Amino acid sequence: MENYKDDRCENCLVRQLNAQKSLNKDQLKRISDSKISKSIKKGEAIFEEGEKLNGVFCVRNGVSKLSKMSDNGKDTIIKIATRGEVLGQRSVITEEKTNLSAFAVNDMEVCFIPKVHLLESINDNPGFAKAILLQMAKDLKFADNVIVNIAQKTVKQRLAEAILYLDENFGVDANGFIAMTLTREDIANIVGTAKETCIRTLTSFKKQGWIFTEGKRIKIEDHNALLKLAENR
Amino acid sequence: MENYKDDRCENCLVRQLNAQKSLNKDQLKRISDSKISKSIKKGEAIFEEGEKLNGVFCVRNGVSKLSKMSDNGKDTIIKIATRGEVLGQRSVITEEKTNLSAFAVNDMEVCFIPKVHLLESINDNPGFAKAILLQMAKDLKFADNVIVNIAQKTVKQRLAEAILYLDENFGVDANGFIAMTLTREDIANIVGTAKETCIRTLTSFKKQGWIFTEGKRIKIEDHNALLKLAENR
DNA sequence: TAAAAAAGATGACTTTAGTCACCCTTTTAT
DNA sequence: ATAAAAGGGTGACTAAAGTCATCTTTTTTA
Repeated sequence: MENYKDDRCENCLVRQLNAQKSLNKDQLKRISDSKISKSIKKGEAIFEEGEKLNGVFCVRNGVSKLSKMSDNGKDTIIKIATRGEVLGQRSVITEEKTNLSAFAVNDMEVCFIPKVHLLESINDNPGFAKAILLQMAKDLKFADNVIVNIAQKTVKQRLAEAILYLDENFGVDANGFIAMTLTREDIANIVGTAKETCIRTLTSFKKQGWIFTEGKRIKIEDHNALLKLAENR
Repeated sequence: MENYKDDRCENCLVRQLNAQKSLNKDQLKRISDSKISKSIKKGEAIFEEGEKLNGVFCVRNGVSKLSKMSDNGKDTIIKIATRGEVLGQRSVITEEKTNLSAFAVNDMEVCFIPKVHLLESINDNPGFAKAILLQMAKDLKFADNVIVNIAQKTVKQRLAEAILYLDENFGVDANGFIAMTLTREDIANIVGTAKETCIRTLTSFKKQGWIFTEGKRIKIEDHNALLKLAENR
């Protein structure tokens, strides 16, 4: 895990802070100087559940999964974070230990931003505080909807929903495959089911002609059918 | 549903605003004057999913459930709110339609606080913004944990957890019964299971001597056994 | 580049929880 | 006070999803 400084961060919290226009040159320079870029290899943790964080991580490149492991070895993925998203915000703000672990799904680059900057900006800068508040509100709404979905829908429906979600949020490559490729196990952990059930359900979607797969990659063939399944019953 | 003004609100957002000490007499008076107390009868809605709110509701008395109904008639309870808790915060802040419905579990009294006051205070008052942020962060952590629980635990475990939660958060009456009495259906909707499964599981807890019931009311007899079940497997 | 490890796939079986039907008890409204 | 409605409880059955075992394919690493 190599550490190096880098001032050119295009999708960073610093950008957000800057956009609020309430930072003077000096403040901005201080933040930029204290920012540390880190490389994280696939499978490695950015932080693990129960850690106390001294700052937040901003994803520059790659994909991270925020998840929680239970005693019996089951892992549940709460969120997939990509470029521009901030990890560890919640626990830094509440000054608690992290509730979730963040693992790199593939090789990543993240910026570490010491918590002082975040906390100071929240206190000094109402616009920034509101931006964080809106982000958190959005996460909360999303989380509430996940709860309702897990409680009310079948694995089939949730998987259809997950595929549509990945498609919407990460787009498709030149061949029409969803640009976010995850292992079947990770998909199962998003849906909240067993790997085998996930695979079997994907197979059934394939047989119905709703999706096409090639290795890990998934292409949606019948968007409408998936949508209908996800929403109705 | 009777409306009347009432200046004596002990557990109110206004109190929180006041505690931040950044409101002048005039502001405080304006808020107090625009505050409206409403009585809501058992079973009635404070607001329903998809409504646009002009303000938030602060619970003065009684119990409210925040839930979402699916097309197939299944209802999932996301949160139980009591005295002092604020309803509708998230959607007022994001200026979106509500994502959940709020129903009165028993007769309630709530204060309505027009959204201007909330939004103004967030902008003008960093301390208040931070207080809301912390509340939202807490809700988010709770929601994440609910997701993990539904995804990883059995109905038995989740029910044990729900009973412990009610016990911890609402305490017990003179006879040791949990002070929060809900219908079996509501409990099932918190746990995310069917009413029958909920009843059957409660019966099995009774047979093991872990709980005792009398009508709706539940008394914990073996706290440790419930805890062990909820946490292990 | 070959061996090992990880991931994908499928069958057989088990467990868990949901559904339907029904009856009894408590609460609510007239 | 009584009928109606809502809620509690149970049995029988079904459907959904989890588990275990095994094999193949892909990816990783030495």
